[in-house]
Amino acid sequence: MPDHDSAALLSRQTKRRRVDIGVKRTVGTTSVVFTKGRATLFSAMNPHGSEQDVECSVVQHADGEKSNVLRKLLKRANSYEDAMIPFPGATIISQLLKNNITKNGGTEPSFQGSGLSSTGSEIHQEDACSNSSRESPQECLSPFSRPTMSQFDIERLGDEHLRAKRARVENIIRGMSHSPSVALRGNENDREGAPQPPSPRESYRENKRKQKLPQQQQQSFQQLVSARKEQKHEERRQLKLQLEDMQKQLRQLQEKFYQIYDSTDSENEEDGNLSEDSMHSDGMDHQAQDSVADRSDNEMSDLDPGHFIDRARALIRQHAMMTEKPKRDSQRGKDQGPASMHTEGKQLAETLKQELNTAMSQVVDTVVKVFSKPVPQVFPPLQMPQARFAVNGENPNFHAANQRLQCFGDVIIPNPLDTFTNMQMPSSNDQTEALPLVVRKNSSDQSSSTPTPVGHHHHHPSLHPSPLSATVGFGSPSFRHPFPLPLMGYPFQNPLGTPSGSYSGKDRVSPESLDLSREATSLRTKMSSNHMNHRSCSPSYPGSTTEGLSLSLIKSECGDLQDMAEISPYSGSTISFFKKKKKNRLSPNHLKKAKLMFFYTRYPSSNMLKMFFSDVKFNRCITSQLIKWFSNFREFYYIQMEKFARQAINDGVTGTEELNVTRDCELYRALNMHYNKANDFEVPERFLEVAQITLREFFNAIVAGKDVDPSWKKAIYKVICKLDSEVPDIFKSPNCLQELLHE
DNA sequence: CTAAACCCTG
DNA sequence: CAGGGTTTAG
Repeated sequence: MPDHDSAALLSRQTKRRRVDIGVKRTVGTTSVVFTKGRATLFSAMNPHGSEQDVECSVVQHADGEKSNVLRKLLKRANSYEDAMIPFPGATIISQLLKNNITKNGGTEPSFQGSGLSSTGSEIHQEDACSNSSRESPQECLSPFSRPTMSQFDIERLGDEHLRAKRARVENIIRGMSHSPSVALRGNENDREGAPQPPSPRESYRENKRKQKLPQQQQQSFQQLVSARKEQKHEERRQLKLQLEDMQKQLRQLQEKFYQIYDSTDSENEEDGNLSEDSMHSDGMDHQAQDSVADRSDNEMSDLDPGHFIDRARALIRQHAMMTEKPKRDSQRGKDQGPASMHTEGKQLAETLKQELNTAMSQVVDTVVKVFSKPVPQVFPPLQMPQARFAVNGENPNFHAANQRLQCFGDVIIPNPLDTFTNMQMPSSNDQTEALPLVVRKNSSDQSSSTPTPVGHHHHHPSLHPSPLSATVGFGSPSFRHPFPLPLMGYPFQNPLGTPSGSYSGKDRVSPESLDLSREATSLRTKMSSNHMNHRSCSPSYPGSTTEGLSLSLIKSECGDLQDMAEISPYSGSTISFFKKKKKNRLSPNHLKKAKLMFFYTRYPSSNMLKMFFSDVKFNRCITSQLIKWFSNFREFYYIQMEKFARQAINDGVTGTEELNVTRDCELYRALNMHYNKANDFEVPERFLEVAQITLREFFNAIVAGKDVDPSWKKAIYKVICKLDSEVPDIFKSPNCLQELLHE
């Protein structure tokens, strides 16, 4: 885990550092892996800054005419030529160029117009590669340090490459002397008159080399091609193995999935869909891709559970179809020779991409489903690891997928050798799963968004076995629950408030908790529809399948994890399971509890409310309702105070010392009747004091005539709000009512 | 602008 | 008590 993080961090830092080295960024749309490769390439190519960039641009853009003009200018001003000559990075080129310049009498830039300008950039690229291959061949060959190529090969190739490049450079130089423009201007004569005219012998030798070296180049090309073919074979074999492995896991997931969600319902629906799909079996590739894309674009935007479930099922169907495809592909690959390896590799890549899309979607779904359920807000110790699990790839399967992704990346990573074999690389846009990025982002966001702990509780819903792990038990270790789920009974408050006291023992298994799945199913519809109403935060996520899903994960995890659980595709059964305990509505018992709490606190903060009503699922509605309750309590309280104060004034009371609040006074009875109707709660003495103070405040204010001010009560409020006392911890317990009233 | 408080009404 | 309108502090 730390390794994973630090490694990724390192690579990111490396990436950034490299990208930042002087090289203008090309296009920001390339995938991570590809960008990294390019960054490496560029940094190797341009180790000394941007001088080469200038040269490069000149090479690329100068056409014949311009170079002619330039040459004229340069002929007159040799100082500029001096500025151009130093070639810090490319030692060989600079050597050759210098030599040639001296040979040509300072007509160095003319090679740009020699008809080779179109290949100028290519020259540079090859040069860069050979340069870096001299320094650190690994880096140039592959950022992922492909182990299949021996060091010898690398050196040999680098050497051949170097020689080939040298030949090209010399060709260029030669071309300079034979360039049309030069010939047109009778440069032959100029050269004859040059300070160091090349001897005819030298010229002859160069001619020979000019013809010979490209042949060497071609030979090396052939060798490279065959080597690459072997390599590709090996890669393909490994990829197939991995693909099979992945398919196996996916099948297991699929089985579990059906077991869980489709065992009871929708068998007919499933059949119908399957037959429908079989109709399109020939256009399957497009079918799968399109549906994935469409879903990510459209359906992801309305994330109600029903759609999610549908989507998940569709994904599984896609997978079922796609398990057939790779076999066909591999067969085709064997039948056809190496000539088709090119397209073969691309097809394999496409297949893998689809597989990975599906696999990742399912994995993410599963992770979300399983680990978003336990309520995080009130149980930090469990919430943290689970959250990290969900987003950071602690899941072994997640790791596996990541590795496969890397492996997959290996296939399409632009390898410098590919320039020889003219291997057509898949567009970087094809790689839709920028997974490491997503994960990274996710985890970083996650770390900064951990909900604040809200106190501890003796027992908690999150300790309950999730129906998934408890009843099913994934066959694959990949999908096993990461932490043990103790079978603890939870003495939850039942909805009608009747005491469930017989189960209050914390170490006993509640019979209800064992029989929840049945009720959960029946509650599914109700709950999901109930929560869709205040799903105002239901986001719409753009992007591709995996990314969209991951993004939804990110967003949800950053926000309310409970809300996110509701968005989750499988919220139906699992959520309602917890709803049993974590209710989304305030019961009459809660009202009663709130009233009793009012004896201690008149101005509870929302945090306090959450703390003391930990058995309700807090959302905006619940919070405001509780606040409204206390607002109403206060309203009644102050009304009573004002009423009795005025009454006292009317009764001829002159001083506040005559105003006492006792347990037998009218005021107290009124208040007690309101907040403690059953009179089964012993009102704390402190409340009497506060009530007395309030009464006197009102009395004084009225006597002083302050009540003419429309906001004259606010001063009193300010005083009273400071008189809140601690609410006993017993109120934090969900069954405080039983425990309180039984005293 | 929003959440909360305040005020009123049903 | 809940709901709605208004005011106000951040």
